Amino acid sequence: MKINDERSLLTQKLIFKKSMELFVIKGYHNTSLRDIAAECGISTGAIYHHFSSKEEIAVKLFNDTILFLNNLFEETLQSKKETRYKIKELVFNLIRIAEEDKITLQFALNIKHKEIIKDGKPICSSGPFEMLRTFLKNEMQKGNIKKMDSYVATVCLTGIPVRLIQIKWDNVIKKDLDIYKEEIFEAVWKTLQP
Amino acid sequence: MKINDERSLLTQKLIFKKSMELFVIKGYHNTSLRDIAAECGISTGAIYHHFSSKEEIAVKLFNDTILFLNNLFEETLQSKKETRYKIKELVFNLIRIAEEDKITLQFALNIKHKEIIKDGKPICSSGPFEMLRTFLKNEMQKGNIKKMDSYVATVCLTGIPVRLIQIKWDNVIKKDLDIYKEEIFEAVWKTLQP
DNA sequence: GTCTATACGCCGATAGAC
DNA sequence: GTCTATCGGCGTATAGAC
Repeated sequence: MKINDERSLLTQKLIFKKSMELFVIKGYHNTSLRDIAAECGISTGAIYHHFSSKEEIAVKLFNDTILFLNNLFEETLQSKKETRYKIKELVFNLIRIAEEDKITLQFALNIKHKEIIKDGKPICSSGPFEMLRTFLKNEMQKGNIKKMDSYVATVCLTGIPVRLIQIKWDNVIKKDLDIYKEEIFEAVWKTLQP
Repeated sequence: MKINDERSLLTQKLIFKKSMELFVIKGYHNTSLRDIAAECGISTGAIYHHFSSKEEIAVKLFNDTILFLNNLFEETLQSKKETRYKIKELVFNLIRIAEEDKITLQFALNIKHKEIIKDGKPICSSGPFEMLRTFLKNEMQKGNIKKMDSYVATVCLTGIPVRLIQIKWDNVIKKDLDIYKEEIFEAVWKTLQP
C-alpha cells in the first residue's frame, strides 16, 4: 500500500465518521456537504474526490452499519453455550452498544432509507432481524425455548430492549441503562418460556 | 359559522390530510410545498394563506397525532374492567390502528422531529408513554400486575406490539397482523406476571 | 381565498488551478 | 488530493391581481 493510498483511506474514514455524526445529530437532509466538509476540515471538492454523491456516503454508511449489527449478533450468539445466556448476552450487548457506540446504533435504528433514497429503494435492513429469527427457530426445534410463532418470538427479543434504548435517547429515562438490563433480560426471557 | 369559515376549514383539513400522506410516503424533506399543493389541487399561495410555513404544518400534524394517541389510550384503558382485558384491548387496538389508520400511526412512529425542527426543539412526544406508565404503576400498587420497574413494564407493553407493527410495515412480515395479536398479547401479559 | 409569477437562497455537483 | 469558484436547479416564501 502506497503512502497516498493510506492518506486517502484516512480521509475517507474521516468523512464517514463525521457524516454519520452529523446525519444522526442534525438529520440527513439538514446536513449539507458544506457542513460535512467544514467538520472534516476539508473542502466539498475533496469530498467529491472520494465519493460521487452525498447519497453514496449515506448508503455506504448504512450497509456498513447493517454489517456491524450482523457481526455483533453472530459473535454474541456464539459466545455462550446455554440458550439463556446467549440471549442474555445479546440483550446486554445491545444495551451496552446503545451507550458506548451510541452514534452507530442511532444511525442504524433512526435513519430512514426512505428519506435518503429518492427512487427505487433496494436497501434491505432486515438481515439482522432474520438472523435472530433463524436462531430462535432452531432453539425452538431443540426444545430450548417455547414453541411459538418465530416472528412473535423475534419481536419480543428485539422489541423490548430497543424500546428501552429509544426512550433513553428521547430522554424519557434519565438514569444509566445499565441498571435496567437484568430486568429487561428477565422480561425477554419470560416471553420465550412455556 | 360563516360559509367562508367552513370552506377555509375544509381546505385546511385537506392540506393536513394530504401533507401527512406525503410526509409518510415520501418523507418530510422529499415532500415540497409544490407537491402538497398539487396533491390538494390548489396553489402554493393558497397554502400560505392557511399556514405560515411547511414546518408549521408538520408541527401541528405532530401535536394532533400525539393527542390522538393519548385519547386512544385513555379510552381503551377505561373500556374494560379487569387489568388483563384493559391491556389486551390496548394491544389489539394498536394492531388494529396499524392497519386501519396506517398513515396516522406511521406518522406518529416514524417521523423524526429532529428532521423537521431546525433549531431548538420543544416538541414532547412522551405523553402517551407517560400515561401508560402511570397506569401500570397504579396497577402494580393494586397488586394486579407484578411489581417491577415502571419503565421496564411500559417498555414491555409498548415495545412488543410496536416492533411487530414496524416489521410489518417494513414488509418483513407478509401476513395480516390480526393472526399475531393473541400471541403478542400473551407475550406482553407474561412479562407483567410474577 | 386562490391564483400566477417571481424573488432569493441554499444545496448538490462540477471545472480547473495548484 | 485538495482547493476555490461557480453553475444550475429546486424549494420556500412573497407580491399582487382577481
